[in-house]
Amino acid sequence: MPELPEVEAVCRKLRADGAGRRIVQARIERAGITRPQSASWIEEAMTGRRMETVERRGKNILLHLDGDLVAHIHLRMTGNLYVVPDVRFRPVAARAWWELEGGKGLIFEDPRALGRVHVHRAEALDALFAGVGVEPLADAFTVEHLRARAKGCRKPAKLFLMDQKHVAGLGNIYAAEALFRAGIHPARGIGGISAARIASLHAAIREVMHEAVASAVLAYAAPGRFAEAGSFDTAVYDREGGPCRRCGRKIRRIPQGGRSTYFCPGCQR
DNA sequence: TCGATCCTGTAG
DNA sequence: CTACAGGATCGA
Repeated sequence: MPELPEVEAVCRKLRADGAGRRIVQARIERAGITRPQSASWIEEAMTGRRMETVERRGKNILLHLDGDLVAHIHLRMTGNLYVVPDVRFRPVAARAWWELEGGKGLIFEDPRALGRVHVHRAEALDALFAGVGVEPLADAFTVEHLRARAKGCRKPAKLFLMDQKHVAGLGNIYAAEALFRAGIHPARGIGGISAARIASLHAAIREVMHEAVASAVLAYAAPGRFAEAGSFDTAVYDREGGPCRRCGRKIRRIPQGGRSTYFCPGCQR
């Protein structure tokens, strides 16, 4: 499910209907999601704590608890984190859940169970996230910053964008969409791209992220059959064989880093 | 830098 | 049945 925009939407929803409550009971249903930490230790550490604030760093969700503890949750491919009105009614794929004061439940739902739940001391956070790059929607993400990171880097453009240490939060969909808008072939080395094109890539990343956050927030606010109304309209992702909306040529799919990359061979060079 | 790995579900 | 899935990490 989640790249930065979806994780941002999840966080906003959590703040609206979950944060600020005390955790009465914590339960990890699938021990693997806490590795290498012990599931029972996490249950004990979180029980009785109050959730004070919800923070997002890239695709990482941080639940700041009292007692200087932080729950770190990563949704990976199929995770979701949300509040339900009654903790007794949980989905089958609830890999972890927390009973909140008043009877509501915080649910970590993840069919593939690839997501992660960890607990850290607050003072360990900066070291833990030292390798996470700049937020694409923050002021610190400038054209110069992107140029500096790209300079001398031989990675293919798409893999560069998906590497969380350069820019935090892009994933398979939005990296492909940003490259399409900037007219850059995903396999080109990022370091060999002109300064002018890096500037348009920067603009494209911000555009895509802004639009996607708006869509995701809408989709998460009004779930159900109206979720479609808030979904991001992709130009290339998952459109193999379809016509490019700009030049009409067929969208292609190539493997990169073990994933599928979609692009237009006419518009992206 | 590639491939395997972690997992389960779904589409073809 | 195989291929693939909005992620990240690890070892060869």
